[in-house]
Amino acid sequence: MDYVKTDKKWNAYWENNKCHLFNEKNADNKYYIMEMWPYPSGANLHLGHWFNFGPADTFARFKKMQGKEVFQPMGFDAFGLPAENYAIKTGTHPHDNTLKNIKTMERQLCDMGAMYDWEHEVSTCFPEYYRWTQWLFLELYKKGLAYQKMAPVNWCDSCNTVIANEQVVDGCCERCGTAVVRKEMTQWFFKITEYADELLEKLDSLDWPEKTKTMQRNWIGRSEGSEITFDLPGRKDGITVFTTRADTLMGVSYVVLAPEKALVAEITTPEQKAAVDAYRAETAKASDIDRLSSAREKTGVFTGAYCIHPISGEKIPVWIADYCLGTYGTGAVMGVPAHDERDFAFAKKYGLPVKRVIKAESGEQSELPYCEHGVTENSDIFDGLKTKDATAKIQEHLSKIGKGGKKVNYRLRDWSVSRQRYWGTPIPIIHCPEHGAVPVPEKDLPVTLPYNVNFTPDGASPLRKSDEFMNTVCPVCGKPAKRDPDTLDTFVCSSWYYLRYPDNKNEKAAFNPALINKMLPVDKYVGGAEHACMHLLYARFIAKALRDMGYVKFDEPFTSLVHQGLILGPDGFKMSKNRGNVINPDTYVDEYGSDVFRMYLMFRFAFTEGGAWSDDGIKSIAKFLDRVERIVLKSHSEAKKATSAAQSGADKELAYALNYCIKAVSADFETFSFNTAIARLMELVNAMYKYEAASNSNYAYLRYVSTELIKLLAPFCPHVCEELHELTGGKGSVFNKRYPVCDEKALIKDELEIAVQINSKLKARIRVPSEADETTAKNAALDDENVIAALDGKTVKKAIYIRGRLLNLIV
RNA sequence: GCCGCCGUGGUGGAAUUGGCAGACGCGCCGGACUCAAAAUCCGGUGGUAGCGAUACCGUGUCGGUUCGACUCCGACCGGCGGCACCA
Repeated sequence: MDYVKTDKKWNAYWENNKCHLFNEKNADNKYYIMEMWPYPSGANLHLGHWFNFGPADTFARFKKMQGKEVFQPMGFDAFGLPAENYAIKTGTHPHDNTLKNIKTMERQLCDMGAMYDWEHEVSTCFPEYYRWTQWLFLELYKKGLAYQKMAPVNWCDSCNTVIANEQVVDGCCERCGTAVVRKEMTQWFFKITEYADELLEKLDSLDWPEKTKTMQRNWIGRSEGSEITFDLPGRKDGITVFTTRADTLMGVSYVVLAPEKALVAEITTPEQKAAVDAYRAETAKASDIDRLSSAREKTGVFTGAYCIHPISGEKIPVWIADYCLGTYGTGAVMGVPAHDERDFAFAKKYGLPVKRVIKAESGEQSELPYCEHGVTENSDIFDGLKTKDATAKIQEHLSKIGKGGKKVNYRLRDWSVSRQRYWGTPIPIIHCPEHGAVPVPEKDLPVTLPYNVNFTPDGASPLRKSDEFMNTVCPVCGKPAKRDPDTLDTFVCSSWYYLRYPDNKNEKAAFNPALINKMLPVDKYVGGAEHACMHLLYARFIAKALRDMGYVKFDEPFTSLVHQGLILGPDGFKMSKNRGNVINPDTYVDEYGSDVFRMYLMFRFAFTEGGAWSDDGIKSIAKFLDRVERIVLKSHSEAKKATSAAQSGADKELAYALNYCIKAVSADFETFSFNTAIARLMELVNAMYKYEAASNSNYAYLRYVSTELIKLLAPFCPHVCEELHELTGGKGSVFNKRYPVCDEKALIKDELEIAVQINSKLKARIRVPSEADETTAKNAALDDENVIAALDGKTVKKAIYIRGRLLNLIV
């Protein structure tokens, strides 16, 4: 069979006979499968896309053949930084490039032969879509879930612009090499922290990889502790710290503020100003990752200011140190050198007092720093209490005197959504000199992204330079006002796309809740593990927020999640243009056909593991399909000639092979174990050849097995199986047939082979009746000559019998 | 650095979740068919020793739990993903 020609024939057939697309009438029986959509930055679909989409489509086709009404949409995450940077570099326009790339990718996806519902295609960069992204922003704003605050960005002084983390190389701007500094800017945030507890709790109910759930749990990072306020003399506010070890409060010898906190400048004494300013400037150059590194030397500077210990009333010096981050907790920590590694090193370095306030429960004097739980000492009225009790007592006391108390803290931060870039969804806010930030009325949406904008970086959000865009009137007072010049993080666009697919043509609303509540949640979501913490958390948050607004009825958008592994370059490194190890899937598709290529990907790699690319043995898949074609066609032509269908013992064996294959393949689908599923199909084909080689082979039966084989194989190589289905007289699409179901009766065996071990070493294999109990198995084993020889007259003390597997005799 | 994952023959990967390590392929070796080659079909293939039955070793390294460990626990080595403006 010419696989490339077969691709074309059946792609055209599917195009003209929408035989396996979703039918809304049968939504009760829906199966919504979705792959993480591609980002159309490169001009082509890469191997990673193929590895994601090919197997996922195979799974979708399996569900279709199981009788599900499968909805498998596709779209493009079209806004984003790389498109903008590419345009800047080449002097082109991101809109034009993106549309061109989308066209190319659509063509490639069609070549792949996946059963996407193109009627439901969605792309984020079109006003028909981003109008509703803006609507979502406004809904969140109305609910108090969108707000503005100052937050740090990477700033390049030379380019005079904000730059992305990706563009920072060794602390310098990748374009010009200037040292990057952190700078505070006003930005929009979504209050994802409001949902921290639910995001954490509902993880338990999800059919997601355990590692992904663990990563999200750690990302949310819930910790129970205390908030403690140290007053600042002469000021109304104080310094509030978060700690999980309130029991060590009496051992505090200093307090540290994150250097970037605004408070620092306000409390620093004139004598310390120069040193503090210099330290703050230095800190602005370091990334959070560096600052959190425990290998980094602890540094800090005294501000000259003192705060008041809430219980002892002592004067406590206030320092700044870069290991304290402004974005975690309250941006301030208390220093207890005797009972914290880091504080101990810091205190030793700067000559701060070390006061022991915890001893081991056993009472022995351990070396400092002592960081374990224990019993309080030198703690005034709180002496002699275990960590848990001391914490509770101190919390109670603090809360009584209004200086803090029990507090739950999260590592999770609110989601920053403002981007000082052109190629994104404009933020639907108008800034009025009188009324402040005013939401754009819904009837005025979309706020259209203008085409003619100078988006080269020169100090401001690109949109700010477009008068036509910026100048508008305040919706409240009608006086001149300015639009928000920023665009939304592309993760906002992708946080709700699963809601738009089913209802993508809706011009009245983002989606029709009645339909969406029927279609959602997504039954299977397939995509990369790199999204474990951000995209997947954002999407969950948005679903919950919309639920609380009354738009949707479900709690979680993705019931079941699978990650494909990463396909590395032939050298074992991540594919990248810089490295020059990028593999283009098209060359293989053109040479072998998409079915062979798709199946090779599924057979070569474990889906969830991936691995380094190699085309070793890609021909073996074509060879296998040739083998399938030969036996299928031969069994059909021979069966016609045959006059009688003689029964034989071989039929029973082949029936076993067939049903075992059906059972194993069906189970493998559920775990995305495509490689082993294909191995089982190869075994079946081997069994068919063996059967055929037997002199008394029954072609009528072989023809039946062939028909089942075509159906079993169809999801893996859809074009080839449509062709075989037609060649063997099938009518219509093979995907309208039902997937074979295992006949358990055919799997019953009278006898099984089990292993016999003596002292856990394998000594023999014996055949026993399949229902044999321990005594029967033991007697059979003791009759075996290998066992007799190995026992060498020793007596059996104990036997461990695992039915159908092994018998271990301990002597 | 922190969080998460991975490590099995010459090679890609299997292993019913603590029960016969290496399924199914690739590669290699041998045979059949052929004038020959290709294609196809059949057989073999973890290592060491032995003619052989068989014995010993073997899942990154070291240790532990267990009748039994690729699987569980501890320490280490190597690789990968994420770390909040790449998506």
